[in-house]
Amino acid sequence: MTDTPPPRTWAAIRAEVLARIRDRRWPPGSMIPNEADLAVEFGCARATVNRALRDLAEAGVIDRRRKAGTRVAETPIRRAVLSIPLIRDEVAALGQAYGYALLSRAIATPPPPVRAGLALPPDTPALQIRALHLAGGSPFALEDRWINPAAAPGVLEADLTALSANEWLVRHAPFTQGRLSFTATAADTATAAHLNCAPGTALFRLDRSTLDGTRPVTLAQITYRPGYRLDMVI
Amino acid sequence: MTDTPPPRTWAAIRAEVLARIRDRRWPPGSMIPNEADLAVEFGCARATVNRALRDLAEAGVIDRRRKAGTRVAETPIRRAVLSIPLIRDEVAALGQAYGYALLSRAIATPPPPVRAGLALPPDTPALQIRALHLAGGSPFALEDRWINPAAAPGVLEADLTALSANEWLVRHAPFTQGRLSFTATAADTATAAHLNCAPGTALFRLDRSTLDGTRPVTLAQITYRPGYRLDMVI
DNA sequence: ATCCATAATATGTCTATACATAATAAACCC
DNA sequence: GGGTTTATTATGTATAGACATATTATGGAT
Repeated sequence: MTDTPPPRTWAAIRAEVLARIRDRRWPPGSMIPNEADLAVEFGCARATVNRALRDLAEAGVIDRRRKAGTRVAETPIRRAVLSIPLIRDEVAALGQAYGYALLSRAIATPPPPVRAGLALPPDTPALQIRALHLAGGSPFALEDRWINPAAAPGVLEADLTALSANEWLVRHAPFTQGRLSFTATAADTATAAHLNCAPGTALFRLDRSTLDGTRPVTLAQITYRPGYRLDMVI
Repeated sequence: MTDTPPPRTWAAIRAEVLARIRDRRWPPGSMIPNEADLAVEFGCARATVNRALRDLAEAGVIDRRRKAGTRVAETPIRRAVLSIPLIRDEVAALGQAYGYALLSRAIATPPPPVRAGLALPPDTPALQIRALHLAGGSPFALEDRWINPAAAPGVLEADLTALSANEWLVRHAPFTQGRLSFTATAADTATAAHLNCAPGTALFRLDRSTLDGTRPVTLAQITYRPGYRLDMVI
């Protein structure tokens, strides 16, 4: 049984630092040595230590401040990453055939909350899309979406019967920021009918808004079928 | 109107590359110039370009492969990052007073699904905690947790009447990985009573499992009060 | 003692160079 | 032609050195 070689790569250094945090040699809230000292200890350049510590800081494991130094976070794990797939890919990952049906398409004046969310002037029409996503022929998610035509040029001419509005937007309308909001809601009668469940069933809902700079592009409300789970890894 | 100075910092280069992707100069799926060429164009070192592009790759905006080069992602969907606060901090962020009440504490043989989740041998007792988190005196979230005592030494002696089990574990039991799962569920009668709502109400639920290496530490089920929203930023 | 300018310090970034690694393209052999 | 080895290439990483920046500590003036 040979000794493992001393850590030299930034990933090895990150692993070593993480190990010291996890086994409480460097307990939560404590300071850790500065980059220069660690570089000497590990026999590497300071930039390599910096790379490792920066990565841990992004993960929320440590807090770093200039001059003040680096300390172990009080709550060592704080961030989970969710990669948001297209519903098509989500269904494919379940091993089921994906289907899509456009339920309705209308140009209408949105209700006040949507109008506010899209930052539209009063009495400005927007595009409303209602669609159903299917998995193996069964309802998977119901989509209710409003699109700001000014922020998505070409969307009024787009054929959204075959390609979902989400996929069209992803490919044609750039966006810089977005907000996601998850809630649980009771199925109303219309939603229940589409998702093939009883009214009042508890459903998982995702509200998504995307912006291009400061201009809202679209507001989408995705209501998933009963029993849907959203999984994340820390 | 003066020209903006050429990008020199990695953040400025990242912004410039992102701008070219957004305005379709570099459309989805297309290759972008290699690092060396970009370094010449921007008048900086290759390492600086690398830093910018690595950041965009982490965000999912571009795909990079050695030798093959860098191309704009087909679906420039960025990953969403969820920072998971302690419920105490979550309530404090709402500007409300946090409260905590231990409902029950028992050492019992867990039901089969929990036993499987904790990877316990049959007929092995575990610690079960039920607790209520309060915001401004009203119920905020109901916690139902099982803890593997072997993975959390000292937990059997810990006083969990004042400090929540989650906070105790965060400070005393290291863990390396975790899984989160979000669902919508209908309130059963006991949950409804604790959360002060009607049975059947749609509630947002978080199931969390944490591991120390390969050894499960705890399984927690947090059921939030009606109307709870989980927000994330892309 | 309080306030303000200044020094000290740890992290943050940039540079130039070198080598490592993975993946493709080319050359080669049979 | 098919399959295998070899070269090429773009990204990935490491290095020493330098300067930038934010923040704290210090010292001086009032």
